[in-house]
Amino acid sequence: MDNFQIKEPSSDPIFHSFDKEEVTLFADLILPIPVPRMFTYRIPRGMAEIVKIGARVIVPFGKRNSRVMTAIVANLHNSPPVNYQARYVTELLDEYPLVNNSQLELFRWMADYYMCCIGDVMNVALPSGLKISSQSKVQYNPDFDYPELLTEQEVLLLAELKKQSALTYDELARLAGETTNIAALIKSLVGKKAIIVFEEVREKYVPKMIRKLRLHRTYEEREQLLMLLKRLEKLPKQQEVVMRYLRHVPVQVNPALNQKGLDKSILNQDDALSQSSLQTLVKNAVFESFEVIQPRFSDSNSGAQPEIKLTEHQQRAADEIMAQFAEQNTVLLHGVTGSGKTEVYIHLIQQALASGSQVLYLLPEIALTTQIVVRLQRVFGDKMGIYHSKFSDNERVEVWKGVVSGQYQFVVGVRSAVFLPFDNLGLIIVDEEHETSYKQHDPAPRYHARDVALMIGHWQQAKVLLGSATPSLESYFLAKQRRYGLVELHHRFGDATLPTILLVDVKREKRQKTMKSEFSSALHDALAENIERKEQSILFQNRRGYSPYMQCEDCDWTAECLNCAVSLTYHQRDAELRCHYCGHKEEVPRTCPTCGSTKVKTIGFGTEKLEDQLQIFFPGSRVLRMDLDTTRAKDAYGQIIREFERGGVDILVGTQMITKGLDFDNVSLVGIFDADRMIRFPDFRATERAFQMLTQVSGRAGRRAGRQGTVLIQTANPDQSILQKVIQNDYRGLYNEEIQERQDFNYPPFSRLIKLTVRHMDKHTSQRAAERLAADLTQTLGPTRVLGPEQPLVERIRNQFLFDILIKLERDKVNVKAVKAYIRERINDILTDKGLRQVSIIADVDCL
DNA sequence: AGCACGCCGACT
DNA sequence: GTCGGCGTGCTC
Repeated sequence: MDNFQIKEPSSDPIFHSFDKEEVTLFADLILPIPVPRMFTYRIPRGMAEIVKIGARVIVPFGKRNSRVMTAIVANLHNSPPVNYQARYVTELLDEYPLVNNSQLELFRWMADYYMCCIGDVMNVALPSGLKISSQSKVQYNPDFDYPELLTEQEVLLLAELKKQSALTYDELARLAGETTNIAALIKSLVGKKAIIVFEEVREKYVPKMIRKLRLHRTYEEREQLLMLLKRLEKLPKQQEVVMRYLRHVPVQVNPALNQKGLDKSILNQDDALSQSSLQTLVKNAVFESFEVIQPRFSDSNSGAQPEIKLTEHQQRAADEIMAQFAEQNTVLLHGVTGSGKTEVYIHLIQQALASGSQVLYLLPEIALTTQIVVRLQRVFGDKMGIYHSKFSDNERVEVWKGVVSGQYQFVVGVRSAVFLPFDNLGLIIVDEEHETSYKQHDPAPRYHARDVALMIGHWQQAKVLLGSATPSLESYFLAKQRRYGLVELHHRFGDATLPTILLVDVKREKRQKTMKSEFSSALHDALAENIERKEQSILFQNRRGYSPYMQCEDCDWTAECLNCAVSLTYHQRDAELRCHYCGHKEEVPRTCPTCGSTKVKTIGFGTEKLEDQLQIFFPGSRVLRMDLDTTRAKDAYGQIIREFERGGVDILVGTQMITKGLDFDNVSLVGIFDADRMIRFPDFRATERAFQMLTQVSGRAGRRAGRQGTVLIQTANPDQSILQKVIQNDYRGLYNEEIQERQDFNYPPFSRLIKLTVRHMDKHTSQRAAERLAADLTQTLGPTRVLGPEQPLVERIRNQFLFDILIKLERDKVNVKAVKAYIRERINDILTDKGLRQVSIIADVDCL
């Protein structure tokens, strides 16, 4: 026995290789759960040879064998864990890594930088079609023979179960009726050995297959083909089918085309006769039938069009960008609205693709469903993948696989597209770089796609182009510091001019009693004229619903959410009050719930009210509303856009949704309501945001040469300097003013921010935890770096009381990594404190 | 995140 | 007496 104790890992290379087969292989796995560590599993013998880092595996997890999960192999090694017995990996899902090294590096960096778990990253990174689902199922036990033990209900249920091969918990619950406790019922049946519970694992992804036909290889040769046609002269129907094929696929001209084949439906058209002829031809091996995966976006044309022509200004911008890329990895393209940045992008994308590298084009969510994609598709056809949240999971999986296979060298996508398995990116474009929707807000990881793109660019040595008409102060600052290149495009496309922006003093109009409800006479008249001229108008009010408050005139009662510290918004169309934070709905009270008065009035206005009033002021005009409530359905957004483009609409009313990248020819008037609310918002970024929003909406007007657009901004305070900056399109002026303020108060880009949010059902527990955390952090970081705790604007959401602590770290002065580690420890202290149980603490790094 | 285990209130 | 409520802790 002792003689065989040579299985110890040895440093002797000869020994090692000799021993190789005897050593067990272990894998550190990323599991899709919010636990801050990886899990070590044992790889079964047969799998050891083929398993690779980045592949997916299926593992049992938790007590019993009840849970089954998909995990990613992050590391392979031979050291068995010391404190526990590792369990075996059940199954290997990928022969080749699904997640490449570059992505694994990204996952690790993200978990670290954004202070979350790597499982959280995996969860958002992989489309759920790639995460196998385990579903508990129950089955009738064929060996069961004690029916006398069963209750009446169980007998009925079991009879039902005998008919099916298997049922899930949910299906069984439905059969049993809502009043039964299904878990208890199953437990009882299992106890009586009447049923078997088992786990079923299935790949959710099902590629859509399409049946195609092609001529047999033999007939790619001219001689053979002629002979075939001759042979078929006596069989006119079959000959007709072959001829039809040849019309679509010119085999003689380009034999290679034959291999791609032709859709079966094109060949057998509608007549039953050609169908039978076709069958005969397939049987006689003239045609061969095969299946390919049908890409879900097949309405595109396949041939890429030749290069697009750039205007002189665009060409110069493109040249300048290329020149700066020679020295810089990142360039900021600052181009006014309507300057044709897209054409510049297309030009650069074509160049990058031609050099053989991959390209990623990021866009904010809402801008993507529409116009830009259509334009890009016209140029890039089906070489371009689209990654968007409105697409189904199957479609996302296809894009993922298309990137791996090389089918998609170019992907246009939203935030989450940064997770796609690129390995050779040459260019990343982040369009509308200032957009806050690039920052993921709710589930961890709370990442900023622009910043992630910069990291990926760094790792893959890809150039990153940031584009915006109103760059974020952060990016412009870095450009001015020469850390980024900077290229400016000041001319609108086709010599269109920027619109004239006018301020309307609503205070004065109210005094003079010329307001028509929310509309100033100036805006009202301009709208009337515009309708008369058959030109289109856009109205912007960044608030959905009919009115944000409902209040009693007699006792000042206002409708508030039960779960959140906010007022309920009145929605007229559905005749209900809604909470915009938790979704809670209520009926509209006819009388005041506290004093019984009937004078319950709405206060303030949202898009729905504007839409309503437009119908009254301009009967016969065609009005559409575009906000979260009207665009919930799948293609609702596209439908509204197309209807507006077609000219079927005079006025489009919308929330910030309408500010993003829409490009309409015939819009000559833009009206903006309630600009003051944006400007006064209590946040250090309010001015920057307001400027961006006002400039972006204004940019929707007068996009074609020869027609200058008009923008009317309704404000109670026309003297505010930010409004002057918007009128003069003075981005630099705004930048200079703002950056000074940021420096004075040490806000970004001069510091980095981490926001810690403490949540608990009980206000005092929440507050106590927050106060202790702040005190702990202050001790080491100092009072200037730790702000708060304070209650956020909405202090309670979904019955959780919130307290925010803001940590400000000077850029380039503080070891951010060490500070984050320290914060983690302090958070852990709180979470393990018995007196502060059930508290949850969320870290938001680079919060907006 | 789930899920089991465990310790206290309202019911056959 | 039990059923079942949810607080607590663990998962390789």
